[in-house]
Amino acid sequence: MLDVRILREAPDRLEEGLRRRGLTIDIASLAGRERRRRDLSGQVDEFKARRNRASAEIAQLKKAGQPAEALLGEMKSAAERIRSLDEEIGGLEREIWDAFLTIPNLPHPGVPTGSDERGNREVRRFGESRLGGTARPHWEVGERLGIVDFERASKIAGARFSVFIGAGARLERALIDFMLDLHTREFGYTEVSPPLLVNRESLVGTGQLPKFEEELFKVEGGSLFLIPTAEVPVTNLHRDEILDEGSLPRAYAAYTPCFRREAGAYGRDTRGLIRQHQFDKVELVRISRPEESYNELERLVSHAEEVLKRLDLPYRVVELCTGDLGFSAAKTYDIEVWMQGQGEGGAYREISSCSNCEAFQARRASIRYRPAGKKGTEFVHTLNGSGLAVGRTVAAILENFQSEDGSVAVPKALRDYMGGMDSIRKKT
RNA sequence: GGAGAGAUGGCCGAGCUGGUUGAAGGCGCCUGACUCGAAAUCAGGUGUGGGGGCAACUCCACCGGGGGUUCGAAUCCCUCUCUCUCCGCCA
Repeated sequence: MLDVRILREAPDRLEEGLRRRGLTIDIASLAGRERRRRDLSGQVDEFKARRNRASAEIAQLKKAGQPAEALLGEMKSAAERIRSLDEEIGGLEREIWDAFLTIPNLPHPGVPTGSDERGNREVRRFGESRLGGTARPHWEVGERLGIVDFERASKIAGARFSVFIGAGARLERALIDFMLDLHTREFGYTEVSPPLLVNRESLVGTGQLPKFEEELFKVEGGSLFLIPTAEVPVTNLHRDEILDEGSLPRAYAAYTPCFRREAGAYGRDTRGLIRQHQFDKVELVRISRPEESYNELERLVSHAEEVLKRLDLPYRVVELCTGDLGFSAAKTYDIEVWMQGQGEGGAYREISSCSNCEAFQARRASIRYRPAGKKGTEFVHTLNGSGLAVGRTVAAILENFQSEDGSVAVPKALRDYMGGMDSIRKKT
């Protein structure tokens, strides 16, 4: 959430930021309500001050055994006034608050303006396709090997689910271990294993609610939701906390399954592992001082990239334009892995998304710290990124490491995690 | 699931027969004095958010969340959430 004060201090900046995202909202009306709220709030504060003074007097009079009827009567009418003012203020506050909960973060000034993914900017590439030409899509590779089964998954659960079997399941587990080990041992992340069900407050804190409820699975008979990403429970670890400055930056790595309705994606990626209702992900979350957060973002991306480098998977890093930016993000890098089996001759597909949310989530979730030498508290900046999406990594390995004979080589970095297995072959 | 107890400042912990209690006391932390230095001791300070003011400062709100009673609520009532104890059930 943005700071409401932007309405009176920098409405132009608000309008400009939203315009770059392709949004227009009635800022003047909101600003008017904020002015009115502030005005009434000043008035009611005065009434309350008077009431507090009178209360002390009444206490004195009663103590001295003197009559206080005159004051009592006077305060009775003041109480009425206070009540009605408070009511109006409360209404205005709710309106403004509700509006702000649905206003996205403002893009960082350096983010390119654009309306959709065509406006994104490629930042760098790494690696080259090892195969070239056309290759089988991962669902074919996986099904032929008998390590991924979509048909049985849909029997068990429905469309957009998959089952890993045998070496497929082992590969998935190996990737999770490999990623967590890399991030915790080499990059200093603290491993977290959070709840997979979270309450409303947590989802409001990171920005999924109130606006994107239709994307979430809600548990029947309760008020809990399945997490769409570990970003939710992990960032909310520190909701309503004031962190020690010395403990920043904090870095967490969490492996969790993620659950998404994919409500707006009817025709897209209907085959394969790319878009599932349930998928595994190793998520990275960093919490930093505001002045450090853009350095932290570069660090975060480099950590996610390192996974792909060690797996010998080619990729590129793309900076999202304003129109492609997520709700809570001020700046986002997507990492797109090369997938040899997609389309004609391969394609880059998103495998990680690394964002700096600046104070947007921190303000919603009230995560602060005490800056040394300054009075008071300040909101931290929160960052998150996939490090990486496991299902898509499996898919990328199947497509990029497939051989003519249908087998799939195991990337070197993964072999120890696979019990020494160097390739996945069909069981005979 | 049944019965009971409780949620107060960074922590522990009073207050809960409604009226200088933003909140005693202790611990912790910060500053000063003492000391070559430290410990100990002594003195002072030490919540968050919002409004006004250049500032000193001042006003308002906040004692788990929400609502109510009252001139006035940490204190009374309702409700929700969470925690603890005992019983039952269970990975």
